Amino acid sequence: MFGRAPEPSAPNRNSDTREGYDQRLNHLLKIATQIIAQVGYDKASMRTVAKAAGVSLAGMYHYFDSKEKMLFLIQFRTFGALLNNLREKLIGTEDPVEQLRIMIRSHVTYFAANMAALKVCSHELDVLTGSGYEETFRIRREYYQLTRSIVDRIFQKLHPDSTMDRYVATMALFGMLNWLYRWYKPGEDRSPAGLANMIMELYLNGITGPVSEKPPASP
Amino acid sequence: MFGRAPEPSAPNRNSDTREGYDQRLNHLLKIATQIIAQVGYDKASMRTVAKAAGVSLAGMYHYFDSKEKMLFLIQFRTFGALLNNLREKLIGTEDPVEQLRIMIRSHVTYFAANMAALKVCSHELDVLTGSGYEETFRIRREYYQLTRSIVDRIFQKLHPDSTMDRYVATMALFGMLNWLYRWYKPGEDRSPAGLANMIMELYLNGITGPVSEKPPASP
DNA sequence: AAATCTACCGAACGAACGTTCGAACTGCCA
DNA sequence: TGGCAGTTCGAACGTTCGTTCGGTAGATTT
Repeated sequence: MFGRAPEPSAPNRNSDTREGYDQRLNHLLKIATQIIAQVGYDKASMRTVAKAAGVSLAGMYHYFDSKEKMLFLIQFRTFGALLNNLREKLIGTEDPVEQLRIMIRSHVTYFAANMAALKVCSHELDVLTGSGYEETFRIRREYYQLTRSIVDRIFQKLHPDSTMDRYVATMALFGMLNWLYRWYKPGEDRSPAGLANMIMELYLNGITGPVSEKPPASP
Repeated sequence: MFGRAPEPSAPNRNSDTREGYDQRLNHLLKIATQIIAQVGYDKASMRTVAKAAGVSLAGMYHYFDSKEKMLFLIQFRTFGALLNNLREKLIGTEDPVEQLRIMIRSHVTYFAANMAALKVCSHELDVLTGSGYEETFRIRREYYQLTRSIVDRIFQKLHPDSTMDRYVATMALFGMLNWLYRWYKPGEDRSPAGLANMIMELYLNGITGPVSEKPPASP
């Protein structure tokens, strides 16, 4: 119940008005996301967001109960999309190494396409309170557990006797991924796909591991 | 000039007074560090810090020109200590792999002993402005370049033909280390030294790498 | 035509914030 | 003894913040 946009009280409205409302809400969320990503949640005032979105200050509160619920919507939707995205792409793949490749590529790709949103999710992790926090935490935990199960099965398959702490190994991966927002700027070189490959290679084999497979010289 | 604590205007005071001033300053910085680490820079008000330190609100401004300079002092000292600490420990070691081991152990150990300070450094990275930002950025860059040169020499020695992007590889390491503040709580299990070993093993060999060397059964 | 509902806004409220000011109190040197 | 400098404080100033209130304009329903 918490994880929904506030709906107009008449549920059986014609679709024009309903779509107009959702469109406006998405627009406000998009602008809020960019401003929060730029200056941080605390310094991003409702006045600033309202002005940037072309809405009055009071008008913001027609779409959000409070500033915190606005942040909640951003994080809830982003984490949810990230998790659903990953689940879809994992369908039909059994090999855990291949699953890990999918997970890293999926995460990096989504990051590159939604940098502001993922920065807000990584940097403002502990701003929410109460049920809003718990609701986003639930999704994050599912995302973690899904990744953790992949890591577990890789160890089980390749190094069942390794003393490596699986929790540490999983958090190290999230460290690499969640730190991206501090330094990665997608451009011509270092495409998201290339970056994902490098992170995969690093995480699988380390910096002293086998040289990444080069395509054989064309015959 | 920026990177110094404001000094009492009479430079030739007796050491008692001077030490008293420094002691008080350190006390205020320590408390401020803990509060900022707990609630974040913006939500940590000067009033809260003052109350926690047993000083009046106005009294804070005898030690800090502004709230931002207070944060500057925390970050400047922490980054500086981190860098000096690493430089000292690297003296006398030439093998780059061994240097990397020292770097990771040094960082993790310092983190475990100064969690609040390093959290403030990792999380409030882009709060400072102007010359305060530049001064801390200079230290961070030196810390990065020192680490980067170690990574470079490891590749040069072990995998000179690897196509791995050295910048990506270095930032991946910092990602693992700088994300620690989000999940690592030092305790009986997962000691700092053990954690440092795991990160070293992960970064060198990845999760599919050789099983970490076990100590031979004691004879 | 009247009533209702949605979308939106100008203006204001109360609280919290960083910072400043003038005045005390203390210990040191002339 | 007088004066000066270091230290501390209560009180206030001006600003910004999140939020609320009362109301308007237009569309929809009755």
